[in-house]
Amino acid sequence: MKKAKQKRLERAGWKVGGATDFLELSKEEAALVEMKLALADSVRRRRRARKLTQAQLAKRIGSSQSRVAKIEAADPEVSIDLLVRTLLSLGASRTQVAKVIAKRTGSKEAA
Amino acid sequence: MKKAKQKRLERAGWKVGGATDFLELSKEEAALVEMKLALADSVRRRRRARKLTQAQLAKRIGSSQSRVAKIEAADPEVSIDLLVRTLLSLGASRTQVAKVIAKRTGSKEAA
DNA sequence: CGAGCATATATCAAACTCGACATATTCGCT
DNA sequence: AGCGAATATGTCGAGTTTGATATATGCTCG
Repeated sequence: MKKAKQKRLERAGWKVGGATDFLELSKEEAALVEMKLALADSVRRRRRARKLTQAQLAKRIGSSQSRVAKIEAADPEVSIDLLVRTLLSLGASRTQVAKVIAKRTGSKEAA
Repeated sequence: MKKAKQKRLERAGWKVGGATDFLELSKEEAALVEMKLALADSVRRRRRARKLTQAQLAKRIGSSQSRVAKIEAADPEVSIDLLVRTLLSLGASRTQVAKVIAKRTGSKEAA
């Protein structure tokens, strides 16, 4: 199910193969995915810091346990909107959300 | 159409009126809206700096002029995903997006 | 081992967002 | 004022995201 990306590209009419455009888009997508990962990670940390179970958090944000699991797994079908909304529900401020978005998820690549 | 918010609340089962919960939620929603406004504003600035029309930008991101207009108007039906993706398409880095999100939109309130 | 609880994965109908198009409205220019 | 380009607003079908539900896996403690 992680082909949502590819599908989106195709639907958007990008010819995967056109060098410049493709590279550009890759960068965007990569940035987007990294942002999601960072947000997901932050949600998990905050939830645990508050000693909440996924089910409890789900109730707080008007959702279900299964979705919280997907949120924390940064499942491709989870939107940034939901990630951010969840983080805000956990008491994060706008500034803190910004910091999370700027933060590097892993830290391995050099090139 | 700006009742999407209200609808979401209702669907989520929030009784608008419950003091604590209501205030909490308001803060979240306010933060979300402010983030959207900041992002929308940044999109417009960047587009203009590049001397692009909405139609041209639309083409670049595989969308239509009307949607770009909605993006810049921070229309409630525009998701954060789209705002961020558009900003990235305009050459913004992840760090820059973060800065935009942290930035205050207006600057009037004191309390 | 077995029970109880937390988390992960799958499915589905309903709600939502998207791009496209048609149609205003506003802006810049002569 | 009159024209044309740019931008705003409304609607719609198609495709995506969501919350609920069911089920599976994993974990701890007796």
